[in-house]
Amino acid sequence: MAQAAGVSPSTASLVFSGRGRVSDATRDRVLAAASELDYTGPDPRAASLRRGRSGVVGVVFEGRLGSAFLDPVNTVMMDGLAEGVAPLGAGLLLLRDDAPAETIDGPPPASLETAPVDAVVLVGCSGRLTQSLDTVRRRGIPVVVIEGDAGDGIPRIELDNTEAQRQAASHLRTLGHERVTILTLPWTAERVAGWHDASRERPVVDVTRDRLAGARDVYPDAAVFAARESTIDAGVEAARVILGTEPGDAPTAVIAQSDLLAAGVIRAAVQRGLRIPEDLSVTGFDGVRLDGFAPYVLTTLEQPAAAKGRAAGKAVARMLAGDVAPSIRFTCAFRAGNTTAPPRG
Amino acid sequence: MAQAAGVSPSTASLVFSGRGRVSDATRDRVLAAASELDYTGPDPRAASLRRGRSGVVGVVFEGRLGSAFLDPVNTVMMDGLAEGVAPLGAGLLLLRDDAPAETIDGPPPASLETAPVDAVVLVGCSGRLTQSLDTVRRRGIPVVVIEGDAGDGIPRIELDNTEAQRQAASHLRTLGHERVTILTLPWTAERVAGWHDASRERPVVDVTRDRLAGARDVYPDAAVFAARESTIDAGVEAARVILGTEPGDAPTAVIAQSDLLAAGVIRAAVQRGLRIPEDLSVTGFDGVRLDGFAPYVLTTLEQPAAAKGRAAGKAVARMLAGDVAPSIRFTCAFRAGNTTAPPRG
DNA sequence: TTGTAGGCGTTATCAT
DNA sequence: ATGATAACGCCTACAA
Repeated sequence: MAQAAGVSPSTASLVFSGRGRVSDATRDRVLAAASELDYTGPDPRAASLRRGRSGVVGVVFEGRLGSAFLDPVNTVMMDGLAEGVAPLGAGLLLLRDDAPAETIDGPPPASLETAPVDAVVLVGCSGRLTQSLDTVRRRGIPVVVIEGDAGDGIPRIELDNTEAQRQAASHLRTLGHERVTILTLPWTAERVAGWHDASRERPVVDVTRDRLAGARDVYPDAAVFAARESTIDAGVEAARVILGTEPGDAPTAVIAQSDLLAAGVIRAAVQRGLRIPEDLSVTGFDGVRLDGFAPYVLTTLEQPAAAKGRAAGKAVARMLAGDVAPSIRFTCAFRAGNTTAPPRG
Repeated sequence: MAQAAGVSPSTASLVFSGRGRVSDATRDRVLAAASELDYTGPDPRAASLRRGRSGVVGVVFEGRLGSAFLDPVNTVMMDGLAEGVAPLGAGLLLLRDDAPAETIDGPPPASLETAPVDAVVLVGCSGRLTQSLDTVRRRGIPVVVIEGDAGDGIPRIELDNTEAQRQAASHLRTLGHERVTILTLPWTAERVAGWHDASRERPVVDVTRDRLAGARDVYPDAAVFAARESTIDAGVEAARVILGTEPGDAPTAVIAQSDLLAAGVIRAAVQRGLRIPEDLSVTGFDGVRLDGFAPYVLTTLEQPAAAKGRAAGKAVARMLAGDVAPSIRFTCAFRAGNTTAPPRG
């Protein structure tokens, strides 16, 4: 305690917080004493307690951090989020949503249950995220959900997934495509790849469901294949199956629910000797910068990923200020690239 | 305060921490009272203060979070780190090392100065990281540095960069390559791409310097080109320059300091009509899973990225326990892929 | 402009 | 097995 040893008891607080009126002489004395004792400023933990704020916002992903950051769209969103909470002076605490393993004889693991967070941002929507939601609400902490349905009065940051995907589908329809396959993001949190009968089963994952609806508005009878995850490799694997059907049955276009999947489809198609877009049209979703994808420019829906993050940050700030934060629905922009063209013949 | 209202004053603590011997009857009474007041367990902030631990480990990257996660090697390392600090029960707080913008009239931004962290992991080594280091040491917080030189008694987690890179170079030498170009990671934190006279200038970035040394041990006269960042696109750009020299001068092999750069070189070479590895051999560094890179399998040095993260986590745990943590040097494994072959003719 | 007092919600220690 | 007490280090009134 600088004050006890040094000079004044708690005028020091004013000096360090900088918000008080302190005479230069006193300030100097305090600072001198502080450096004497090598006191390095207020203990953030004590300040947290006193203020009732820790300056930390939790970000909850499903599964491994590694897989969450595999898709650039998440990365960009995180950048936006970091920016969005900056005015709040908050840092981002990474949290996973799976059951915290028991630490033997140690402190309980930092989970949603116990993490010193002022607010929480939930990303995506596995089944477990619903559980996470309960935890957070029980704690009475403000929550914002990105790309997921939290029901009730919980602010959502989302996209016009259905409308946007409909645009891409219409684009293909206008070009004249009739045999179209829809390549979706994972159907459930379990992430199994495979064909689905979309008229009977609904995807569990919100994003998947909404984008699928948009595509099916235009192509109600399109075949539907779910990828195991949103990566180029998963796209390649899926495309091998999709394009592997009888030549006559093979689609002339694939509507992929993410840019990574679309990139995989294109790669697989090219390896098969197909030309893009002459032999196969492919649309993506996200509009992310695909590292190393030139010379292709995906026909895709550009989503404002960074803006989504920033909006989540702002929503958190408002809730922390006691306001209610509205849900926000961002609009994706259709961008025509060079991966779509009229079907052959 | 559950205790004040409910039943016992602070036996409640025992109930919630679970570490005390409490009779079932009492526990039930406490729990009942808690749910009555919908008290959801101890306030982590108060617990932090009392315990002197916040259960948070800071991870400092340079620049935007987004660019940090662009390279899968960082992502994998983060996974390892998350795992490594798990037994500690700690979460990971993402921090940037750049000057925190002033928040007008708000709380000071969560920076290294004020974040409620028990320990800090510094990743990489810009000039600013050195500064971050000062901050942290002033605060008396345990620090571990990954892939950077912190001097003094600060535990380092690093690779045998020089030796490993020498292996790749020797491999090329054995194959018979004589005209080799070295494509390095950024030379300085400023990230400008371009040729360098390696016999006069030393890279500022540790990793770049060490890997370069290994390559130059075998090819002292190799041309050296620094990429602007570790991405496929930067590799493509660099390769356009490197391969753009007079045909007779063009290298028969490129030693790239990261897999992403190597992938870019290969992509650019293929676009130029070169066959890999017949017309050009390329080696990478990292051994990360390159999404969408099949059928190529890079000849590369596999680094134990996840193990690095885990080791950092363990080091942090030891330091928090009062021990000194040793620096650790991991070994990379040379892995021959299908991107290297003897030069033509 | 500076000092004093009280309490934020815990948990560790000690006594019962 | 439980209760009492005392900090943990700060911040914000309010008093001087």
